[in-house]
Amino acid sequence: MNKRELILEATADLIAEQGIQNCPMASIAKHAGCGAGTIYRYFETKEALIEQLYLSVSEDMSEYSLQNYPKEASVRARFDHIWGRFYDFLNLSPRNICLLDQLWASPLICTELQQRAMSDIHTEVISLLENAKESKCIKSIQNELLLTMTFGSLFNIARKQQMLPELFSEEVQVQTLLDMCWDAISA
Amino acid sequence: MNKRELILEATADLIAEQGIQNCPMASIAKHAGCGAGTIYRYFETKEALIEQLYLSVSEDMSEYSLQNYPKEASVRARFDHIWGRFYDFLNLSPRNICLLDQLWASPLICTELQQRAMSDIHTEVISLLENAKESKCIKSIQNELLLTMTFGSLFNIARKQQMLPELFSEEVQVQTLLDMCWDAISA
DNA sequence: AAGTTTAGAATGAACGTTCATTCAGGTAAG
DNA sequence: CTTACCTGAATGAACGTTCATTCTAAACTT
Repeated sequence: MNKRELILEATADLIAEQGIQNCPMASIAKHAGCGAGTIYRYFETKEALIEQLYLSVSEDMSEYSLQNYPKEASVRARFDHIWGRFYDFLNLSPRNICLLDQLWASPLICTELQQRAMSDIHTEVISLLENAKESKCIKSIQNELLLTMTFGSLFNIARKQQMLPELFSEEVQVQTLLDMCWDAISA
Repeated sequence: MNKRELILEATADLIAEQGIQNCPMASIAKHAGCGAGTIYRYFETKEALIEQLYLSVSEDMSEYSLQNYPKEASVRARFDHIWGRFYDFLNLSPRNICLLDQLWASPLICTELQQRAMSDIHTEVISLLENAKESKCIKSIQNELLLTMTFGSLFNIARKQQMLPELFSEEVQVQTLLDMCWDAISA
């Protein structure tokens, strides 16, 4: 792995473990196995480093969620696919949720950056929601609200599940969680 | 207003406006109209100040949400009441959502403190959910998940509504939002 | 050897906290 | 009533620490 990747990985681990305001450049350097000054050969500033990290994670997430996407399937099947793969991505590593939590809460990640980062999956989901509204199978409400109730909730669920694993016995089926999100927007 | 209150108010305003990591004690003192050292007559450390602020806001929120609570009404009526008043509280001042966002994202506010702060409303809502599950009008799922899908979503909606006010024309009825949350957990 | 990359010490700014000092109001003495 | 004294709240300059960033000399590459 090249040095740039190593630095991004180290930053991701540290932010997820210690929080974004508790990861000094010196620690990142140590975890990446390089000197503090070296980071500045690859990233202009700490802020730029974190932005790049966010873009990188967002890209992974977007790509993962859209893998094998059944573009021609029914609305519900497509919804289930994206929802399920998004859910899987968050649970791939306990790092993902913590990291995204930190990044989204940070003032460094502005709205403009968020839109740019996830544009692929965003346009796909918007198109899905529009289709669904046309066929009257979901409520006719602004997309932003539908997103909040489905993928916003998905993220909240995954976070809670990670924070309180003892509360979730293995009998909790992913399908149940998915159904709750669908029922919220279902017509 | 006494000095302690003034300091808490100034801290709340600053955190909501600038973010929790962008409000040095010097600014708080300036906004509260006192010297930096004075704050330490009322609060042991900055951390303690923020904890007290969190407790104070939580108490307000809890009290506001339970005002005129119809303890004997139907499950749905009680749910609507708490949900509606919680929603109103968040919209009382644009400060509330920003402030709570910052406080919840901060590592200073641990889980234990969160539980303690909102115990009044928490026990009331849990009892409501248990009632609802007994009468089979909502899904039989862990309370934590039900909370996430209802009040977690409520908070997300209020936040989005505040961040993107232009997206929400006046035709968006509160009842529609409430219905989405209820539908998510409805049996 | 010339150029490039690296490590980590040095730098300086920002910030939480402390503390010697000031000040206002109250109380006692004359 | 006047003056002297006392108390404790308030102040803000100074301190020590932390941290992003820069600098320099050494190591490595070609």
